[in-house]
Amino acid sequence: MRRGVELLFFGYTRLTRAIDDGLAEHGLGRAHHRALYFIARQPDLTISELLKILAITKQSLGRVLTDLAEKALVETRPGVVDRRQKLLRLTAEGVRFEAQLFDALRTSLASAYAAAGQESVTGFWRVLEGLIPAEDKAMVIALQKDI
Amino acid sequence: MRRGVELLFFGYTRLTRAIDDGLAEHGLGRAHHRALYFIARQPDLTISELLKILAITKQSLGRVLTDLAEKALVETRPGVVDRRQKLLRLTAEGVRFEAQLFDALRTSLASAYAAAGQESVTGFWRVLEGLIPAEDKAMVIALQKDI
DNA sequence: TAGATACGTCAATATGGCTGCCCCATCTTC
DNA sequence: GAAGATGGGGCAGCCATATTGACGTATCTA
Repeated sequence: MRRGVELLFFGYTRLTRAIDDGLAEHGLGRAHHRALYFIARQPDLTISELLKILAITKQSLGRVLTDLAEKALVETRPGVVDRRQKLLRLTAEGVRFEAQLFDALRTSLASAYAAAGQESVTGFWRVLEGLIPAEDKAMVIALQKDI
Repeated sequence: MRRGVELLFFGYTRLTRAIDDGLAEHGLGRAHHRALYFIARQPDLTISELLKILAITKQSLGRVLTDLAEKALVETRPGVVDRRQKLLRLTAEGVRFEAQLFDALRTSLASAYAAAGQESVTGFWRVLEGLIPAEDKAMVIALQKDI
């Protein structure tokens, strides 16, 4: 039991540290990466969808998105069916940058996957899925429908 | 690949949120819990060992430990072989409080374990172990020798 | 037209990190 | 015994990321 808590702590913190340098070069932090990541994952995401995913407040996200827009990594356009919405997308530069960061994550994760074997990876997924509260599960599954 | 990143993000953040309320009741934050947790895990831990585990600066940890000492959750005594060291321990109240917090984590993790099955748990551990950089591995293993 | 919704924004506040620098006590080594 | 290394504490100041609550505007829906 304690082992799971510890491994999750070390695994998560060490993985996220893998990209801190890349972010710092652009004067960005982890919060920016999280937004960048999910926008990359699901282009034309709306603000409110992203808020649900990140589970932070509108103000916190607002600052992050302002920074990303100023650095021309993210752009928005009005919603098609509902013009109150803002659809978020990465710019070409944003795509390039996110891919570069993701590459560091992929490298770490790939070596862990390779060392553990495919069966372990499946178990890894199963346990983590079980940690997600029921009310958030639909959202996570929606993200993954187009893996 | 992206699935792993996302599940790790959601799993970790949702698990840590499980204890925020308990911490807030005592006016403490997650940083306090991390220190509390590892002191509970390894009584008579020294400051420098804890610093290695948490991978934060002395100043950051200092603040946290001061808070915990003021709330009489943690106490120190001089090292036996080296009197410059401080050996960290939970007080009786600290033990009680940490156990209460841990219980919330255990409940979440236990239900994820149960849903996934023992084989998945093993895979979960294997992958996470692979995410820990080689230079940190000895430390993590040392923690677990007396599970 | 009235109300709900999507988003933006203000001000104030808290938490948890960081750097750089300097201090003391104690241990180790020459 | 002196010099230096090590364990720990502390100050000042900074930054990133989060919070709450209230209010404003555009747009959609009934």
